[in-house]
Amino acid sequence: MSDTRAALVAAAIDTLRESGFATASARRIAQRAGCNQALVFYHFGSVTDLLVAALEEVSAQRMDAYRCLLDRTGTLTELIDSAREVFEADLEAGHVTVLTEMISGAQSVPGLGPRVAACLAPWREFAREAVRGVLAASPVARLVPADEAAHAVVAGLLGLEMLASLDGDQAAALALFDRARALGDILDRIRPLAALLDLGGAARANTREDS
Amino acid sequence: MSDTRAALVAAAIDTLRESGFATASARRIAQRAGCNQALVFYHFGSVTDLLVAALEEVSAQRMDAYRCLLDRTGTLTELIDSAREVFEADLEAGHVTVLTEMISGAQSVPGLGPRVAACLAPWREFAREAVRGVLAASPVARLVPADEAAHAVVAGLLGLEMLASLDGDQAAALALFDRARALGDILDRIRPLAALLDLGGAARANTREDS
DNA sequence: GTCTATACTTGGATAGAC
DNA sequence: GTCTATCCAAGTATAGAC
Repeated sequence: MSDTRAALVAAAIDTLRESGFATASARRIAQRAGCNQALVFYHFGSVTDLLVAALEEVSAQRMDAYRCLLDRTGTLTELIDSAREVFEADLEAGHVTVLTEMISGAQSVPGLGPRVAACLAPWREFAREAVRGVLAASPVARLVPADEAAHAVVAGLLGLEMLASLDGDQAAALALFDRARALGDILDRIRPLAALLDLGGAARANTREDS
Repeated sequence: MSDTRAALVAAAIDTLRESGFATASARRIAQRAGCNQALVFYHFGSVTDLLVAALEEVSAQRMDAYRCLLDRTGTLTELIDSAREVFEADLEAGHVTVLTEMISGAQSVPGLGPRVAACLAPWREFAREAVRGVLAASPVARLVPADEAAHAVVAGLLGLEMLASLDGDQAAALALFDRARALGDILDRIRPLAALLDLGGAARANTREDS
């Protein structure tokens, strides 16, 4: 890939993160990339196409980091710990901001929505796999289908990111991870008792389905 | 309040909802309101000020609807039912879209962030009150502080709205409310058993604090 | 209060020199 | 591939007629 191409993509990411979708013009991005405005159209055809390329780049980067984590997630507690680690880094680096800016910006550009959705698909698929892995070993598997739980997780991360960027403070978001971790521990401690409740029937039924 | 003023606010709300922050210009909004572009500046001073007025209007409208619901929420199940009802209406009418567009748009306009945050404050305060009311009668009160739970609820709603607008489908969001309702029922059934677990200690300790 | 007209700025996009 | 130059559309904002 060309050198300026990469510079433009990087500048587009920075612009989306720091100034948002509404100011992400060819001129501003090119200035940040240290090159001419016309190169945006030469390399990408349009500003929108450059922004999509930027989102794809962020997506690809994050997927690499995420997959490394999926290997070391057995229990719910472990998953939450890993998720917190990744999310904190993403929050700090502004990766999720790029995503939320593109999602809301998609309302303003006809045809952009499906393209953004396509970039988000791997994130959602990853969340589904991670959640499925944890639920398989948990008695709540039948209470909360993996698809729904994954949707809730992705929505929660997007919402936490928006509030963090609005407040200029990510402490509230990180505190929720710590809380989730504590609840995960309790769920682990409850598990042996599940058989005493009617929850046990659901859990066993689910185990049979899996085999 | 002047007639055109109201028309401009209404047009701004519609524009934010249907075309997003990036296209919400004085010309477009004025055209939608059926009046001249210059009136935006005469009545509001700037486009940004008009958009803030639009968000304030939506906020005020929703607060009225929300407070009517707070009266009839005793149990967790009732709260979730009410929340689903309101959220479904908001999703349909696009009230939350206006909010998410303004939050992400705030990245693009210096000084807009705090003003949007001020509009969001009543929503967050309301969520805090609603959550507090339910948690007071629940054994999980000490496990999840009301402030944190409310933050999670607001973040969740924002995220669900973004995904719904991206997918053009709010079924996944509504399904999560149904799931939350089912989990709420289970929590109610678990409550009598809480005293048998170490959760009971926390719940009783909390009850003492309240008295 | 509302309109027209206008000044000024920024942005998307292309043509053509190098 | 990269730049300059340019066209045109759209935006913010103001002045002034009505």
